[in-house]
Amino acid sequence: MRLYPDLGLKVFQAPSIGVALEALKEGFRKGELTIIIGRLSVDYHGRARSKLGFGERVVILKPDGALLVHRPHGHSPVNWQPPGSIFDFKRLGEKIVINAGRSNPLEKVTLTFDRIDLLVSSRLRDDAEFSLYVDEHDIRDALVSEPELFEEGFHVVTKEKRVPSGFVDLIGVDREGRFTVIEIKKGLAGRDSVIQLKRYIDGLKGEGGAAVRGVILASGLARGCQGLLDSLGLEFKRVDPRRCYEALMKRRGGGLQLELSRWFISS
Amino acid sequence: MRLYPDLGLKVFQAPSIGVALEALKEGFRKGELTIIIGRLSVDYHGRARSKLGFGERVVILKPDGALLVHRPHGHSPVNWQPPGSIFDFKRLGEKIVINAGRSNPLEKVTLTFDRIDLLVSSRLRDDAEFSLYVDEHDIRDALVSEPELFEEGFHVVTKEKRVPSGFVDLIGVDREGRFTVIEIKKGLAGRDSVIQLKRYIDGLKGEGGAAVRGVILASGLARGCQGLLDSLGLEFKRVDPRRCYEALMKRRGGGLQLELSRWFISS
DNA sequence: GCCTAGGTCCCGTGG
DNA sequence: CCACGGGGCCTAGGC
Repeated sequence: MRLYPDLGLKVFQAPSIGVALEALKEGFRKGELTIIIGRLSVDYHGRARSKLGFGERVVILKPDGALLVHRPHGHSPVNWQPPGSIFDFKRLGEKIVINAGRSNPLEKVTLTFDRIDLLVSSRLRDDAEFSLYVDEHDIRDALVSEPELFEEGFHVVTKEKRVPSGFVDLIGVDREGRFTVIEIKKGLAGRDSVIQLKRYIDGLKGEGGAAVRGVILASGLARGCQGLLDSLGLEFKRVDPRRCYEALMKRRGGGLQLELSRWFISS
Repeated sequence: MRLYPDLGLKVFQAPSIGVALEALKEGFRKGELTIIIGRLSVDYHGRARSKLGFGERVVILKPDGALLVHRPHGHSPVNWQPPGSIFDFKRLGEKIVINAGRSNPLEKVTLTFDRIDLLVSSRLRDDAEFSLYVDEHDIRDALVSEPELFEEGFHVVTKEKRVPSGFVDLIGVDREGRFTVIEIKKGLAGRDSVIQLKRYIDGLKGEGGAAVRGVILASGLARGCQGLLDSLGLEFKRVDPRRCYEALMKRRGGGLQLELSRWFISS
């Protein structure tokens, strides 16, 4: 058995029962995540019942009460407990027993170790934000390939058109033949977006002369902007990122294929 | 507790980039499972797209090509790759990059480590059989062998019959000679189950023409579904998993759990 | 390979 | 607290 004290990462190789138990309890008390590699059997009682004989597996105990038992194959854990369950560690003869249970639904997972090869405990700091995303470009491209995502009967004329005051995201013609300028925002559109759109439209009016329809396309409109929008004769439309993504993937299939196949070849 | 010498368990604490890369490659080549604790960012491209900034996490690489990235909370991995994906390990400046990709569907996960606190690699032997006792199939089989569990005078005609919209769990004829379609749910049957049953019945009506009786067989009916059931002219019947279990025992002899359970191979 | 259904699904969101 | 919908769902079983 060796102990590495640095960085709060504790590593125990083939710990004795006493050491392992102490490490488990202390790790959980301190809000650490614990990983065990060892030989164990698993029993589950609750929404169903299951039994798994002894074998070498990886067990993860998370500070939020999540439990995972992973076999050496497959994506999914063979047994688990969702967050919120309560752990209990004890000695049973020459074995270590871990119980993880919760009351709603009533269920319990029991791990019985007859060998622990490695026990690691560490506090993990992870504040990063996870985003499953579609960006502004993606939305624009999705509309180009599937204009009906914007509106029935809509046709795209230009994307990224240069105007004196910048770039218009999308220009098209609607079902009634009206020239339509679309300003896309991924998140909430604010006062600035509205003003920007207004500038674009004014610039285009200078070119043509006919009436131009202006639409803000975003996941939402910031509070207090509806009045401004109305007074300028502009519209707001909500966009569904998910549907955009699907459209995008349909169209980009080939491109992604290329990108990934390049990686496959290089690997 | 019996202590075994560490059988091929390799533990590297805060390894250098070179050591970590070598360990990763050798571990995968030897069919070992590898666990990494460290600070990394994750990017995913494929069926969707996701981004996760740097944070301390647990990564598991399995010999069958499964990849898991676990944050310190939650049951589910934040990013992953199912079995069958191809790993690629490389150095990028002062960082280690792991790619895991597959071609169907085309997708790729990229892990970028700027710190590895611990790397563990080990061949895990796990040949145990996993058994789950009473599931939907078991209930269906119990009814096939003891139809009176459903109703006096009931006869099973077909199980798992294909209809245009899917598979009907059980079809039979009741005591009054009525064609009866049974939809089985292990737990509480919800709105979706009712709708599913309705779809099946409509499909069958198209075939025959005679009236068809539809029954939901479950351990309970979700609140608010009785009205829907009534309006569609369907019925609900409670099933007792315990009696099903006993029926299976009786029919399958003393074979016990071996025959009762569904087996998941562990090659 | 696609399709279909099930899951100890988990996980959000809304009532 | 429960009900509902969605998921990069995963996984198993048929065809």
